[in-house]
Amino acid sequence: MLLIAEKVQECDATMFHIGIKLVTHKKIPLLFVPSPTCKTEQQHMELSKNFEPLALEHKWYQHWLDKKYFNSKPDGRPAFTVVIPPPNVTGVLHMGHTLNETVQDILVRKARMSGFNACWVPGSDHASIATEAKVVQMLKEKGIDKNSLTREAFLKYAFEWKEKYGGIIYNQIARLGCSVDWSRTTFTMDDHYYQAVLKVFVDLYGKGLIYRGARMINWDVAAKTALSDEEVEYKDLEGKLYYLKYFLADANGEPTEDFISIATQRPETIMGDTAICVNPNDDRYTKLKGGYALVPLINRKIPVIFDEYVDPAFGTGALKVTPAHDINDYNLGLKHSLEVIDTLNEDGTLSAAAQIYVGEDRFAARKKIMKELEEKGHLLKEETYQTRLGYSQRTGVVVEPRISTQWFVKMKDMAQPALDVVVNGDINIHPGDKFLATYKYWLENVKDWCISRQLWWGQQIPAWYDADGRMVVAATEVEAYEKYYELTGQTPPPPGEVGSGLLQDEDVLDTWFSSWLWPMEVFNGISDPGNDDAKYYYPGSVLVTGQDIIFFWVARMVMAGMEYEKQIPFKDVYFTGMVRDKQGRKMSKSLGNSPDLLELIDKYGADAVRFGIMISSPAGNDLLFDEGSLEQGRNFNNKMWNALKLLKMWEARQSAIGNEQLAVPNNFAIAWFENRLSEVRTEVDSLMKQFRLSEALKTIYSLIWDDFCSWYLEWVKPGFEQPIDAAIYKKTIEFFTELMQLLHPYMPFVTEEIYHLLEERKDDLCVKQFENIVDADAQILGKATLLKEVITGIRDVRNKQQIKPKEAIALHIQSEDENLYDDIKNILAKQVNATSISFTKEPVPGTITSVIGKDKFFIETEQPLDTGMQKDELLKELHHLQGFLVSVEKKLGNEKFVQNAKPEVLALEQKKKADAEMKIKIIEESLTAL
RNA sequence: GGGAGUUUAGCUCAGUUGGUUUAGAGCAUCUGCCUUACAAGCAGAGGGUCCGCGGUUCGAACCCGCGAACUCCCACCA
Repeated sequence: MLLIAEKVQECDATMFHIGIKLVTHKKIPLLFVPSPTCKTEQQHMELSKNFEPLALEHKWYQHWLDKKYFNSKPDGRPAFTVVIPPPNVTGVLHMGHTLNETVQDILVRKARMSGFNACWVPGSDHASIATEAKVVQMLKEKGIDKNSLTREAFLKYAFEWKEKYGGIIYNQIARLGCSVDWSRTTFTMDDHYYQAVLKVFVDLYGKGLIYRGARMINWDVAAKTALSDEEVEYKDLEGKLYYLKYFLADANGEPTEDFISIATQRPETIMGDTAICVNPNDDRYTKLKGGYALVPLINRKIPVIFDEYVDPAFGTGALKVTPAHDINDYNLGLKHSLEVIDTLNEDGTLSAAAQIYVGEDRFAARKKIMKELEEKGHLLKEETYQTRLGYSQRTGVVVEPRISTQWFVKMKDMAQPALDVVVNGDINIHPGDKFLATYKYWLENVKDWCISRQLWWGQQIPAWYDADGRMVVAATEVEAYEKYYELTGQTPPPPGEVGSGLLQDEDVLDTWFSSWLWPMEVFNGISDPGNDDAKYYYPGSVLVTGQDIIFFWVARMVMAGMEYEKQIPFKDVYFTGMVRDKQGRKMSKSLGNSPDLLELIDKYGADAVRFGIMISSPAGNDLLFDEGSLEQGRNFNNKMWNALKLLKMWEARQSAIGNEQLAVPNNFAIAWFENRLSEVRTEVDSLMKQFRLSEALKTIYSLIWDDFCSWYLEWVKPGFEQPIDAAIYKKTIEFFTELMQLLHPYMPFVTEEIYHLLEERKDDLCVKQFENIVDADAQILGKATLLKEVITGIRDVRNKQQIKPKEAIALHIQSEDENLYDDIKNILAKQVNATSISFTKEPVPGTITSVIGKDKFFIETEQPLDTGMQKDELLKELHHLQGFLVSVEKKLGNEKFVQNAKPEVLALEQKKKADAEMKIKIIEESLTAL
């Protein structure tokens, strides 16, 4: 006890930080010394009152690393490959990650213990937008404006930032006990990874799958920068809808008396109008075919076009088309070859193209334009209108939609194979088909993927332009010049000299354009195709991730895998749910409801955290995080710890200690537990194969707590200060060992510790291979169930009759099969505190009667009987049985049921009836006797 | 607006092609226990209009229809 307590004192969180930080450098100093196989220390150590996780978590993690158990190299065994969904390099692990990593570790550890060469690759994602935003913020706090820096200077800051904060997540992964191969740690901006991303870009461009096109982006007029969708916050508010008269033009372009009315929220954009669009099926407008209208205030002539895109029921059924300021309008413009007139400057003021109010702010201009429209008789009416406006998260200004040139990946051809492999079952999505529909829907309706981002942190797009806008795409600058000279027919400069005149695209690639290569490139599968690792480890076994990135990431990894390896990237996909707080709210920083993982581990221990998050985590469903379940995990640790203490007490108190083989006495407890263990192992295996990890854990939890601790240990427990049979003791150690092995994937630390404390061992539980499962004997299991029912039933009677636990009873059994009790009599007597058990052919007067199964039990006590209460109990039971019997008889009396039901169902109902009738008879007899 | 999902005990969830004793577990609750491994424990117990209505069926928590509530994703429209 002292030993452990002392070590806990000196083992604070900082120490772990230091220890694990060095992990990323692939060399870990041994900070915590006790050798796990040091027998003398452990054997003579008094075990602490409660389980103390902190010190030994570090000890064992260090030990596993020292033994290189997590390091994987290709060998003759089958591979079990898992690639971690790389967390953002700047972040900390939130509870969602904790769930993901725990699930992966359980699968990986289980595989490692089942004959697989398990390889779990850790890493992190450069997360372009999220990280750049953080670095910009950090610089701002230092008083540095990003716009004042060169690209190179900014990237230097960004890499410094990454070095400083990137290790945090690795530490957290280690503290959770994750069995990742640290020597394979990969970052999505590692050199080889960067090259791989460019290689794929160049390749897809060459195949015609990457193109440049227009896209509406969110423009921040204050910061003069593009925003990602994530950086736009929408607010619902009341807007105004203005109904304007657009006068129609005659053949000479002169205004007529006729007009068409148009509804708009943004009158300041009318100068960018290049058409009026109406639905071809809208009778009101058919006469306008081939006609023209005039843009108010500037009187520019624009055509009336017809397109089914327009909803005749909305507004006036006529739409002004402003291709520069609305993506739908832009597409209409493309379709109908309309001119694009951009009437706004980068800073949100009106541009020269607007002709009027040039240089004025968009909102000031709106007011003036409305005034002028009203004065000139263009305003028909105003309407309030519920609308949503986007605001910049960074500057708070209203976001301006803006057309810009971006890079796109054509998705349609790549989507088909990715759809096929999931539909035909090559890739299995868990749980069930819940997400299959979503996956299918998205791929069937897939849109081209915009992969350029107006940022600096990320892989810079490998496209080069000359002053005339001519472009080449190449992985390196040198290659770019080669291609350029080839393209233009210019003479290349002499060897050794770089050309000039080309500028690289300023933008970087979307983060997902690097992460979609993750399952391949962590093994250098793109940068060095066909290498030994890639051949051995690809395709992976399982991908564990959140359902929220099914499109962003999962579907695209499948596409990339099919494109570059002609193979699926993983065989199974397991989607975890979202972690919410107790009230069902999303965990977020602003709500402050996201707990700190390291604090939780410090408070409860890593095993308890893993337990807590898994026990309430049905596959694919959201998980309501409640610290109560961590407490349950901590209590579970304690329970096992105390069972260990009990065994340590027995260890010193063995009788008949022989050296060699010990004959196990004919002991029902042992026979039962052996079979129970087989039964549960089969069950757990099947559950885990179906990825029902939460249920498997519940099953193991109940096996250990209920079956092993509450039943088995009590059954074999010797009397006070009595010795235990050495053979039974040995068997019990074996059982406990097997239980620890079964639980190890879920709770690695406590199980490894107990494994070594139970006996002196040369090996470690972490890599101990599971034995084959033998079939369980159903008869023994059935008998144990009966025994438990009898014990519980008699204890219930004792409780209800308020017989004190210490007060012994005498038990009389009336049974048609007395032999049944031969090998369980002693256990029964001990468990219900009976001094004697005898058999009887008829009711014993002056006793309490209880009917359990087919047998009657007469409980004899020294205490006076409460016959009234006993009668009530029996009547209650009788009532229930009679009700039940009625329902069964009703069923059996139904001719159609008898005709249609399957024979086994019919037989079952008949058995139910017979059983109920017999029990009723027994109870009625007992009542008479009272 | 389009799509997907959820609804079973106070809470979180199981319930596997419709029939295994008039619905199961964990947590919480209640009762009794300071029983020499464990009070972070032990022994028991109580607790349900299976969201509502209708239908199919001999039989429905499960299948079908209508409705309600909640959640998520996608698209956002003059």
